[in-house]
Amino acid sequence: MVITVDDERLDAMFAALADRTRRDIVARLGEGEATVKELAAPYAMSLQAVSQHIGVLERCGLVSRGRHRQTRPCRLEPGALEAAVSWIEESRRVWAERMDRLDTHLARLQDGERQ
Amino acid sequence: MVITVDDERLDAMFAALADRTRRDIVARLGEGEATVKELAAPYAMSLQAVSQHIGVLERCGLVSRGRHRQTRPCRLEPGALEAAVSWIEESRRVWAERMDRLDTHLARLQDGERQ
DNA sequence: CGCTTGATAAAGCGTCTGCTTGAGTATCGC
DNA sequence: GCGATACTCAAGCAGACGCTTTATCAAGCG
Repeated sequence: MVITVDDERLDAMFAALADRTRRDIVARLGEGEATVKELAAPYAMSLQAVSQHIGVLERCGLVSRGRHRQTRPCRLEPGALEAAVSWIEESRRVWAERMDRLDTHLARLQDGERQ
Repeated sequence: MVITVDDERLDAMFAALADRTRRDIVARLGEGEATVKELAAPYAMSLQAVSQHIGVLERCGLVSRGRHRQTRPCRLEPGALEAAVSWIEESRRVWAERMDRLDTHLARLQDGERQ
């Protein structure tokens, strides 16, 4: 029932998304590539801190860093969010199925009462 | 662009899901209600630890605890996962739109070359 | 070559987490 | 009432996390 292989990756991905600054960075990278300096600009914290945040996003596969001159442009890794979404969707599917079964069960009980 | 109101809730929700044991508990509650003792049974850790995990899930709105005799039955809070999904969907939507714009832009460039 | 810019590496610090143990509370059956 | 059951509360501890500062590295520019 539990797919153990993906657990560590899901841990890392949800943990990465559990931070407002990192979610913000992901959202902004959705608009296009950006350098570390550009990404750091809106925040009060140091450039190093933002670089570390990007490191977290990179380690869980959400973001990749390239090299262009002395900058390191960051981009969103297209299919990466799928892992998180599919876990949630699976969880919702199970819940919805159970609700359906419950409805069926209740309907049968009502039919029984009518007879 | 950033909806600040929901940020704390998203923090808590993603943080809650960033733990394998808690994701497992959510998955099992999808199958139906369960008491703390039942939820704790599969794990090597103490009952208190599981109770704390449930506390985390409760605090972010994913789970609610009732009372029945001396047990405290836990159930999944139906719409709660929506918050997480909708953030991810929004992020993917932005990315997809940008890709579309890029395609359009490239198409226009090609049209220009043809003329 | 030195100087600046963009970025990472490493160490330190306060805080938060996950878990433990021990104690306390509420409800059941006798 | 009494003990057992189901659970929460509280304190403590090792490890992870977010951020800082200092140092380092690589690339462009005078």
